[in-house]
Amino acid sequence: MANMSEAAERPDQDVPPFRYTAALAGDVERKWQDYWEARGTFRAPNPVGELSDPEHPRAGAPKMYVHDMFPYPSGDGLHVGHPLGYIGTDVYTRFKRMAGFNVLHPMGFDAFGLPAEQYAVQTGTHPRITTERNMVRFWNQLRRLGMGYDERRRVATSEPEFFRWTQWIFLQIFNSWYDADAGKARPIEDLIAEYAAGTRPAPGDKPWAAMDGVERRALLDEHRLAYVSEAPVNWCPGLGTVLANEEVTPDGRSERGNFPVFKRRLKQWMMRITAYADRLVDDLDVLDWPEPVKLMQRNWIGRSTGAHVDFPFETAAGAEGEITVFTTRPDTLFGATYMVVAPEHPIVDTLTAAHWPEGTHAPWTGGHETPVQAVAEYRRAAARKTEVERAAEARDKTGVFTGTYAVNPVNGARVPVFIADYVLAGYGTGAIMAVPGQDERDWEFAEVFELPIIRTVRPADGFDGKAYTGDGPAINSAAPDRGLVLDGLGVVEAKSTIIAWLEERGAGKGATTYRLRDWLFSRQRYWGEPFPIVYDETGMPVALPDSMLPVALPEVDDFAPRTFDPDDADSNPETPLSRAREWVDVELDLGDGPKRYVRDTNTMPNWAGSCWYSLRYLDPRNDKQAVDPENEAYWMGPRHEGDPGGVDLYVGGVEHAVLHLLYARFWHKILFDLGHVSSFEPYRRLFNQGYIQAYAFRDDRGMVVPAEEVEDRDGRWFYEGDEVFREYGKMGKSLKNVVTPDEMCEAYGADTFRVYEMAMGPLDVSRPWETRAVVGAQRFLQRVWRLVVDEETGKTRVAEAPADAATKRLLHKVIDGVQGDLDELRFNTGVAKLIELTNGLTALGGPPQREAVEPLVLMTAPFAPHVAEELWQRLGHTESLTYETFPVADPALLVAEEVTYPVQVNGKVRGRISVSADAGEDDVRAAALSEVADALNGKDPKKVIVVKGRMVSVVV
RNA sequence: GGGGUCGUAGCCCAAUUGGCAUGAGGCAAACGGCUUAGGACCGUUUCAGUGCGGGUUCGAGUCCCGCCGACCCCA
Repeated sequence: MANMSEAAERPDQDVPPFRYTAALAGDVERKWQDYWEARGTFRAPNPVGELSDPEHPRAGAPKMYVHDMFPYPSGDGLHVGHPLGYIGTDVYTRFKRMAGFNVLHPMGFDAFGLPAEQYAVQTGTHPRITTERNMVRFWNQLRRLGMGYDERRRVATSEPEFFRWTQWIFLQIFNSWYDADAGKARPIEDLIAEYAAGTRPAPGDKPWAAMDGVERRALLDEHRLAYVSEAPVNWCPGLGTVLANEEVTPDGRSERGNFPVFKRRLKQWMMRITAYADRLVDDLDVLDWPEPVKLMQRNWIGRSTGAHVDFPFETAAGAEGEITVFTTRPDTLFGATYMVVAPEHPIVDTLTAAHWPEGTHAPWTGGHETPVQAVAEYRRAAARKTEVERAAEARDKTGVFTGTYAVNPVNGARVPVFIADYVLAGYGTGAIMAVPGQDERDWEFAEVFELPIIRTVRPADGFDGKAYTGDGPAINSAAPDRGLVLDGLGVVEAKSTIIAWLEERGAGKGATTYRLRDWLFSRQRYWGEPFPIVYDETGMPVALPDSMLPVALPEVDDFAPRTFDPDDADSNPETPLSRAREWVDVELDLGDGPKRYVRDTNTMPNWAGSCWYSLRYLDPRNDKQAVDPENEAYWMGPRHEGDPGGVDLYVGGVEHAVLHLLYARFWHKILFDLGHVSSFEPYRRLFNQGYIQAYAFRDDRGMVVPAEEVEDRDGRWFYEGDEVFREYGKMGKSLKNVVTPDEMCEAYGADTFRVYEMAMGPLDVSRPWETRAVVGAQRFLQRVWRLVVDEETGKTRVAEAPADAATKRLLHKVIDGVQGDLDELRFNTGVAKLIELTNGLTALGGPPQREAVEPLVLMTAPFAPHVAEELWQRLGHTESLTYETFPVADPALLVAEEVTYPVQVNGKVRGRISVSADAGEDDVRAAALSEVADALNGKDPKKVIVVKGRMVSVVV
């Protein structure tokens, strides 16, 4: 303690007056931030509209569109982990600007969201107030880091000017249908026209012409890409809202709040993303994305090919029908020894017999007197579990027999039909044929219920497991009297043979299914986009015309949806908007004269705005269109045939690998189909930045102690004298390990902070934060500063004489390397090379040559823009270096005069030779052999390998 | 359980994609210089043979196989 106060009392009296300290860095940084803002330095010109500017130095230049995943402006502000990607894109775009591109680098806010609403519920403060306050704070934090954003393009999804177009896009989707023949979305008017003209017959018995208005609307509503559905959804009483599948955890609880989630049939908005499943899978191939992300999307969509097969049945009561199943293994049909239908399947009522058939196996009954009782009891139990619980508990096989048998179409065998909760109503057809011989879950079920098991694929030699899922020749799979023999065929051949047979017999059909479901698009919340939809007396949705957009949120007293006992599965959603009665009940003239309507009281999910914000950045002030097509074509349009177009570089965390990126691709494709955009993918190139995490410390009671005050003593840690224990995790209040960029700017300066974050490792790798290592970045900038500025006098010290040959060589090697590193986002190695050059110039002693130090300053600029601008100015330049040309390496100086070859004998380095760079291979070989003559010991080399410019390898 | 990513000095990371680990760079540590002193100065030094075991190759941190460990996605 004594030392600390002593240090505090003694100012840095001997620090030279013009040293690059945190205080000086702060002055420089404020100066240049003001300069950039006053001049609009980072504004990028559009081809047309309000933001066009033919005078701009980059107008008409090749374009480069880069942005980060925009943040939700939380009340906690930024910690040092957040800006990692932001700094990365800022470095990259500053470099690209210097390399001659017209660079668009915007930033905005994903401003609708739950925290502001929850805060509003607690305090009564309107979410808009909190959100705006937080956005100002975020923006100031980003400004302090020197981000080169085009500030005119800052958007927030919660602003009416923005969500007016979110609503417009919703209406585009609502007013479209997917034409499966054309493979694309088309306006609903086209469908109406085709029905009216009779070129497309209306499905069902009734012709279009015979339908009344309500029937026609009902038919059209079934085809819209956004539709209201009464489907099983995830109802979370504790939150008072429904949730998307993705927002439910594996143990069947809400991701937010950890409340139980129940399957309920409720009326909700859905988006027909399944119509795009194939294109969403196929187009991944043309994207420059990390493979793991592509794989996650493929798995999420889960395309599988197989067949639908119909199993006819007749119940004891005389009802006849068919149970349709989907299977990826139609080749195993001969091994289908029983069937399972999901407990909720509507056909269960028909299938359930009044009495157990003669001789029913006791375990099948569940101990009940009748199938009716058994089924009712089983259904009750299943309804209490979530879908995810059911899948998770599926290892304990349960189920009951319905009392009905179906007929296997390939061999006429009678197969018992069960209900069991390992089959989910929403998956496939909600019914399966069970093939225990080739399916593990079916095998387990068959063991529990003592059902027959027939192998129809011969297992590989040495296989001693139960179900065999591998490839092999078909066995026990022949019905010659029916013209079907699969025996001996491999899985693939057997599949195509049986599908052909099924189709010919009308007993089934080849089919492709998807794991992907339609997207549940409504939430019972306040702080989100209202739907531009009203309902008339029919209860059917009516789109509002463009002229009535935006539909603004009503002012309400209570922002919370009504919540319920978290376990009350029978409760019903009651939305915050539904309580604003005067807003909900409106009189509008929608073309039929003034009529009463009821507004939709849901709001859109948080993903809506982020589905298309990349487009709005392009034309943020356009009040006629979401984006002018000309601006979209310039910034995002395809560059050649087959090119998807899209943002040139999109940087964000891998946690958005599926949801956000899948939804955004889906919306973008709809807009493409409808002709609103020229790109068919939103993000041409995706990059996942890593996370910066931090150590946290707990004492022996398990209490978290402030990480900042922990002392490191030889690998053990102490807090107030007591040993504490280290763990590693996200930065956050609860772990008391938050470090903010503001603290770093205060203690070191923004440039130092930027350089440190870029230098500490590759952008895509997660790493621990270490404040004490930041000083290394500061020392580097201090040395660069000292090269140009005399620390005692503040005068610029630079020599005009030419640099010596070695310095030139080093300089151009570094230029070449840094250029490549920046192009490939290898910022860590780029910084290392700049440090190498700086150390080289420092070691020369006296003032550095201008021809060496100016390129150094320019190359440092993307990383540390403020200090670079300051040095550039002190070197005598009057303009910002933002649009200076990035240094270009002289190829002549990249070629070494001499090359040193290591010489290996049998893989071990035995000597080195130095030859001129243009020496021929024979000369190198001769020199190498004489160098290692001793090691060869007179033996003749069996083989000599000369790798030009690399090494020589001798084999004896 | 299935799929994926990754293991290099005390720590963060390089290694031209199969070609020299006398490690590019940084932190920490130690020593020296300047200094009354200190270090956010200058310089020097110490520290690994690449998680483990096989294989392919003239040559493996890099490719293949099997383990161990960490993280992510899906169950």
